Amino acid sequence: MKRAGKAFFTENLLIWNSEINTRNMPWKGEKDPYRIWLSEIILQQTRVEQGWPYYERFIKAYPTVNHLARASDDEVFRHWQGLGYYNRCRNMLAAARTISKDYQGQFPHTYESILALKGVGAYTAAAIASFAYGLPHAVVDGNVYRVLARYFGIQTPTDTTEGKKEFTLLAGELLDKTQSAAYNQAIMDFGAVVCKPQQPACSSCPLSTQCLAYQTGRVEQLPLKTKKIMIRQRFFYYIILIYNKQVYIRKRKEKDIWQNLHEFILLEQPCPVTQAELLASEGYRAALPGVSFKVEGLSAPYKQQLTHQTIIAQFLTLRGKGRAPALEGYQLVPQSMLNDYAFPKTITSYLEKSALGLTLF
DNA sequence: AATGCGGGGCA
DNA sequence: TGCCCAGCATT
Repeated sequence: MKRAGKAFFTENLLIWNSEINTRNMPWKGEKDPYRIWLSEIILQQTRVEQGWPYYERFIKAYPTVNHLARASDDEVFRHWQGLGYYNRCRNMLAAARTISKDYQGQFPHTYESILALKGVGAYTAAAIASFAYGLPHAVVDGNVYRVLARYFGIQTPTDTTEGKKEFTLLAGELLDKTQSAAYNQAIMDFGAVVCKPQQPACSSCPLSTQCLAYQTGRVEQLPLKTKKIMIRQRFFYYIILIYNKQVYIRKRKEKDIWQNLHEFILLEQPCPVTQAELLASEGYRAALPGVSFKVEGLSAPYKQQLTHQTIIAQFLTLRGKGRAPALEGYQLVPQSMLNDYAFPKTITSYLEKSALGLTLF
């Protein structure tokens, strides 16, 4: 691929990194592949500021990959609670156990063997390979797409097969193979600090004289993306059925959002319904056949915006009468034990706001 | 090639 | 509100 200014780009990016870049993060300069891997998993599609405290907590709770591999699923999910994209947590655990068993706790040393780990894709494998072992693999993440699309004026959408191929090839050509760790760290820091998504610091950018987007007034338009996602609305009605300071919960197993997190008795409806309609619904009769109770109240709607759907949740508190029935798929747990289970943000928000554990029991 | 998967921060 | 974030797995 013939493009102007490649040598200028790499040279001046590295100068910026050594002379101007002051960005600091707990995992920066880290050589322990376990710690690098952990940070990269946490940071997938996640802002540094959001992932930072999670990283600190995970390192403290699990100092080595063997500690993590030995931990129970539920305990690790509790540490992950609130971070989102929960399959990352499941894959992370699977990878930790692979490393602990198949590799005797020694992190794999080649790009291909790192890439084979669960939850590790091209980006994460390149990051670990370069940061931990100095291997010559260029990272391609959201920062890299943005920096390269602007500097080289590339109009190929980044969310296409062609785009991924084109940007990956270019990134590999730009990499300084004698210092791949420094180069990879530099381009991501540069994208985060200078060539930001909004309000990039072009006036102080050392690459602006050769930046095609800057020179042609297209900085705000690049990089390009094609797909626009359809956002679906879902209406969740959670029944909080209480018997003597105990409440029914279950772990979400189905292939859907919040897999492996816990929830109360869920009645999902295709459209908004009133309390009376809910109690007369078919879903209610199926979930709670013949249960006798007193209605405590229906909460206000809790709205949560996910990437592909909007969850509108309401919580209906019922105080059961008589003996607590066994409900298929649900377990009855004391209110005081709720902190031992991982819940989605919508539910923890409700629990905090309603002070369920303080007043209702 | 297209889709699904969280949660938070920002203009 | 819409966009983006140290992406990946699945279909």
